[in-house]
Amino acid sequence: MTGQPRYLWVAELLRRPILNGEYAPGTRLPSRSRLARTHHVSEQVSRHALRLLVSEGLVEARPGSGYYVRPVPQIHRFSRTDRSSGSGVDPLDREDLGTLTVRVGDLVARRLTLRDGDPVYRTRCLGTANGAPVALHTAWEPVVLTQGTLRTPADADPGSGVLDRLGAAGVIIDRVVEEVGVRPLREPEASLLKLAPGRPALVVERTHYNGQRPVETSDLVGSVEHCRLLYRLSLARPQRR
Amino acid sequence: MTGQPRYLWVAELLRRPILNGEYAPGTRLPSRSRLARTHHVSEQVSRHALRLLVSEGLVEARPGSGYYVRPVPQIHRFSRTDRSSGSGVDPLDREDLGTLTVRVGDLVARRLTLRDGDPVYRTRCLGTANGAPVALHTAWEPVVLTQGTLRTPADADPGSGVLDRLGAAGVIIDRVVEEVGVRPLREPEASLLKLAPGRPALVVERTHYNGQRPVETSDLVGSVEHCRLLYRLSLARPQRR
DNA sequence: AAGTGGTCTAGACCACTAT
DNA sequence: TAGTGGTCTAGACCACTTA
Repeated sequence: MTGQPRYLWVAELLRRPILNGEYAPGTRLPSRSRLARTHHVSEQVSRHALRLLVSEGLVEARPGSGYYVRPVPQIHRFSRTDRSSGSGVDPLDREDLGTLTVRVGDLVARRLTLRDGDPVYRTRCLGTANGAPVALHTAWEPVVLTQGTLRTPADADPGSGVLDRLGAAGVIIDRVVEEVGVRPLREPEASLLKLAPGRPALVVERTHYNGQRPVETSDLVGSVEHCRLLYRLSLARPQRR
Repeated sequence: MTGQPRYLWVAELLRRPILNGEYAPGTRLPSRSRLARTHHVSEQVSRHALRLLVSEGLVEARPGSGYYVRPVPQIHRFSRTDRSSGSGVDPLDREDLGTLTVRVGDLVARRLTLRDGDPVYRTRCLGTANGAPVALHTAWEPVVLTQGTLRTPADADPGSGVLDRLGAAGVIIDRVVEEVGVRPLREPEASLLKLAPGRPALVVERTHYNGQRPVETSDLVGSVEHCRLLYRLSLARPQRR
């Protein structure tokens, strides 16, 4: 009872039955004042414990109502294989946010081996499920690639994939590199996804290549709770040695 | 000034210069009491703001000393391609934690299409950099696959990959499926990685297949700050339609 | 009207670090 | 020894939900 802070002790008392499935999702937890009374701690301690569980994603706070065991979130799997590469938000409903011509920033410039400030098309698209935003796809593509054709991101059918669109423009995509990580949400993303800035998000930085030349790059930003990535790889070559 | 809670306002005052690079990594921030005085808020508010920045990974608290802008963490990239599949912690130093024979739990049983309670080898391995743990790899493999041979995970050289080891035992791995997500750390993992339980971690659930038969599955659990996954896929087939 | 979560104040003690 | 972060107490007001 000594080394352990009390709010961790209270949190563990609640965490155990939640993880064991003894509290069904949707169950209302004791209120912070009731928790404080029954466990003989101050209200700040019970509050701290509950906020911890909220930050862990186990519990949801409904102001004015109570703390509830979170329903198991619906998980959306973004499928990747070595033979397809569609739009960024495949299993979801898409809400297209349009295409702009912008000057490329230095981070994206590096990914496309462009000069800082070169013009690119930036295309945004929101993946939603039951009307709720789940993932945000932002793609950048050099203007010079398709300028003057009807295959620019702005002109083409927004539902068509990059591979088809650029393929029709004579640019064959034969390689894709995806870098997966987690980072806090920044501002334009957070409000589009209706999440708080600073919350962690799963991020896929994907770059399509024609040989050694990068021709399109995009960020897929998805809420950590709802998004998973599924990579199906065939190990074609038999093992040597 | 009205709708916005004050601790968010204080946090934003500090977050901006950190993200803009105006505070160099390692810079000490004003202490919580100094922050409270200079911004005319209570100490709880400055504390709340600082804890928020800590939870976002921007700031590090050193008890007794102060709050410091976090040094940019060294990032380790776990490389995946469609022609290789080594041990789980490739770019790191490995610390082998041994192999046990255990009865499989239901989650892993499902991944290996075993019955709940069937015997499996469980092999653990810690990936470290500069002595600090970065990622934990836990692999499960049905005992029946290699029983009686010298190709069990317990007998073989721990440095050898699954593909080579099982290949030598006559089991050809030709497919791998990886599911990537983020979830809170659970207990045995958290202490091995020297992180707090409940903190989010990047998780790769990888399953190796021989045709339709899963022959080995593993979890790669890495700290969100230090780990990234790099998938290099070649889109061999030209596009049709 | 009562209860709830979100926020806030004004204190306090401890173990630790820095000097 | 002074300052620091971590934890804790005992209050309080507000907007909101619930009944």
